[in-house]
Amino acid sequence: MHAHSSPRPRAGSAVTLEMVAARAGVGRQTVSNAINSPELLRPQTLERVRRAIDELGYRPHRAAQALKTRASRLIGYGIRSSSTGVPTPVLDQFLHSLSEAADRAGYRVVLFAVAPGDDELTRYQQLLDEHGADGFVLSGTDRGDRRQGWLHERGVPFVAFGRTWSGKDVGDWVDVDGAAGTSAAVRHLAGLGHRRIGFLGWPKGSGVGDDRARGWQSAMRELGLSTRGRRVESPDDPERATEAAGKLLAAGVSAVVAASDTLATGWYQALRREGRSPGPEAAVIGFDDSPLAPLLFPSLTSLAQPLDAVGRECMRLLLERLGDRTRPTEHVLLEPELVLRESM
Amino acid sequence: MHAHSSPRPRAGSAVTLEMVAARAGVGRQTVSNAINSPELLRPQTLERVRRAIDELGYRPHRAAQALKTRASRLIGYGIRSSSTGVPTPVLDQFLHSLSEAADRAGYRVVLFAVAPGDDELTRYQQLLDEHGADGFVLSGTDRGDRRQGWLHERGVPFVAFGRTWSGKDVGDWVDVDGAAGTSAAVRHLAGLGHRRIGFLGWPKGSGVGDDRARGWQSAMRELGLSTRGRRVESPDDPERATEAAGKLLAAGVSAVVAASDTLATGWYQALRREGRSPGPEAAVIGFDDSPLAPLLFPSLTSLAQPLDAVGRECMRLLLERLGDRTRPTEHVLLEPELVLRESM
DNA sequence: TTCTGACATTGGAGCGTTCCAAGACATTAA
DNA sequence: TTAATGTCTTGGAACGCTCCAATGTCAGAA
Repeated sequence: MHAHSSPRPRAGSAVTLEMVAARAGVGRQTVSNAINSPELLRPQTLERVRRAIDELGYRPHRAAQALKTRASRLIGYGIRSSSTGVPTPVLDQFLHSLSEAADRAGYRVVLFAVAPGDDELTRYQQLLDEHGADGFVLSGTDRGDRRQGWLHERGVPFVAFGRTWSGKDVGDWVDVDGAAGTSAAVRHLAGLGHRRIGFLGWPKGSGVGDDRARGWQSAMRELGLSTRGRRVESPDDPERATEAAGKLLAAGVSAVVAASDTLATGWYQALRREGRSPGPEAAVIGFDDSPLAPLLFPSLTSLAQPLDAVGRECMRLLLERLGDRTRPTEHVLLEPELVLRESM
Repeated sequence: MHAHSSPRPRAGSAVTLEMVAARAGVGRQTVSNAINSPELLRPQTLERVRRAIDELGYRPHRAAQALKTRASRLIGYGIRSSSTGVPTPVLDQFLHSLSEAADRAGYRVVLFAVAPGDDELTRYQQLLDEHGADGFVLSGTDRGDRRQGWLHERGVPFVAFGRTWSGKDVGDWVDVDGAAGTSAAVRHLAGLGHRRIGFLGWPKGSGVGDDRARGWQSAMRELGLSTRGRRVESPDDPERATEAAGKLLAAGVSAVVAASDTLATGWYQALRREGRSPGPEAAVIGFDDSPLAPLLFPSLTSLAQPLDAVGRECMRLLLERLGDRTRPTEHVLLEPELVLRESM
C-alpha cells in the first residue's frame, strides 16, 4: 500500500514520527533527533532517516510540537479597525515581508482583529492565555499607547514598528526615521536653490507627525533658513490640506515638505487655484510614496518607507528576543528614501 | 496563594482544566463539558464551574485542543509577493474583515508567504502536512490558477475571493460583480446624457478585466449605443493609460468607464494635454475607489468594492464548508457601489 | 423494597511530539 | 578477560485536551 516510486508523496498526510521510524528501522526518538539535533546521529543513520522522511513526506504536527515545547511558533499581529485616525501605513508590503521573514525561521504570523469597541489589551491577553502566540508585532504605535508597557510588564516578547513616543522607552522597536527623511527633503530642495521652504504637517501631538516636522525644522536651521511662519497644520484630508497649503502660498513659500502624500495634494490644489502647478518654482515633496504619487500630475516626489526592511528587522529583533528574553533592548532606525519625480 | 478578590486574574497563565476542576470541586471532564456542551450540566454545577473559570481566568490551550480534535481552527491565507502583475486589491480592509469574522467563530487567520520563486502549491501542502490550517482563503485568483483544482482534488476546504475564471468551476467563491459595476457606470453616464461612452480596460485575457469590459459592453447594447472603436486597452500604468485614453478622445468619446482608478488617471492626462479637465463634458468613472480617488482633481467617481462584505461572506462560506464538506458549492456575487464625485 | 432508565458526572486512554534517564554497542585501557 | 569510557539509540512519561465507556444518582414503576 506504500507509494513505491511516486514522484510526490500523497497528500492529506497523517504521517507520524512513529511511521517514519518504522520505515527507517529506528526508534521514534531517533527520527525526532534527526530533525532537531542531527549532530547526534551517525551519518549513516541520519541518511537513512532522512530518506524515510522524504519518502513519506513527513512533517511534524505543529500542535503536538506546541503542546510539548510550550511554544506555538506563531507571532500575533493585532489588526486594528482600519478606521483608526492615524493612517495605517500600507499593510500589504509590511505584512508580506513580516510573513516571509517569519516563515524562514519556522514561525508564522497570526492575525487577530481588534474591534474599536472592546478593550484592546484583552485581546492580547486572550491570545496569550490560549498559548496562541509566542510574541507580538505591534504597529501604528502612538502617544499614549498602552500596549508596550502592558506587554513589557508581563515579560511578553514583542517588537513595535514605531517608537515608544511617550513614557519610558520600553521594548525593542524598528522605525523609519521621519526626521531624517524630511531633512533630506529640505536639503534636496535647498540644493535646487529654494530658500523659503515650508512644512505642511499634521496637527501637533502625534509622534510620527512631530518627528517629521522636527526634521524639517533642524535642516532649515542648519542651512540658516528661517522657519518663521512657514509651518502649517492640517488633518489628513484634501480640503483642509488645500486650505493649509494656501497659507504657505500666501506666506511666499517656494517649496513645501509635506508629512504625507495626502497633505502634499493640498499644495497641488492651492497652486491650481492660482492657475499654477507644482514644479521648479513651486516644489513639493510628499511622504510615504503611496500608489498615488506616480499618478498625480505632475507626479509627486516622495519619501518611501523601506517597508521590506522594516518587516525583516522587526522579525529579526523579535526572534532574538524570543531566543533570549534578557538581552538588552535594541532599536533600529531606518532611513526613508527620496523617490524623485516631477514635483521636484 | 490564590488571588482572592483581585479584579483581574493574573497573566501568563498556566491554568489547566484540572486546576479549574479542583477549584470547582468537580471532575476534569465536567469543566470541559461546561465549555463545549454546557447543556449536559446541571444548571447549578454549570454556574459553579463557570465561576471557577472566571476566577482563574482559564482559557483552553489551543495546541492541546488542536491535537485532540485534529483541527487547528486556523485559516491559511497565502500572501503573495506584492509585485505580482495583477493589482492586489487593498488587502488591509479585506484582511481585517476576514479576521474579525474568523474571530467571532473562534478561528484565526494565519499568513504564509508565497515567494515568487518557489512552487506556490508546495506552501499549501506544507501547511496542510503540519496541520497548520483547517482551510484556506484564496485571493487574486485568475485564469490558469491551479490552486482551486489542487485543493479541491484533495478535499481541502477553501473559499476564493474571485471566481474560477477558467476550467470547470470548482469550490465556493465570493466575488464582486465587475460587470454589474461597469453596467451601472454606463447607465449613470447615459443618464447624464452621454451617448459616446468608451471603455478603458486592461489587455484582454485577465478574468477580472474581461468581466468589467463585459458590463460596459452589455449596458451599451441594452441602451442601443454603439461600442465600435470605443474600447481601448492598456496595462495598469499611467503613461500607457494616457496613450490609450488619447485614442478614446480622438474617437470622439465624451465619457469613459475605466477598469481601474489608475487607468482612469490616463483620461485625466489625455484631457490635460488638450487643456481640458474631466467633468460634465468629459466624464470618467474609475474602479476600486482607491485612496487616490478623492485626492485627484477633480475628484474621481469610482466603483467601490464592498470589501467588508466580501471578507464576511468568505468566512461564512468557509465555516459552512468546514462544518459540512459535502454541502453543494455556493457562490456569492456582490455589487460594487458607485461613489459619486466630481468626475461625474 | 427492588428494578429500570434517564440524567449527571467521572477517570482512563490517547492525540503526536520532545524530554529524560537508561540501554546497547563499540572502543580502549587495565 | 573485564572494566571503564564514550557514542549512539531507545522507550516511558508527560504536555492539556476531548472521546469514550463506565459509574453514580435519583425519580418513578413494579
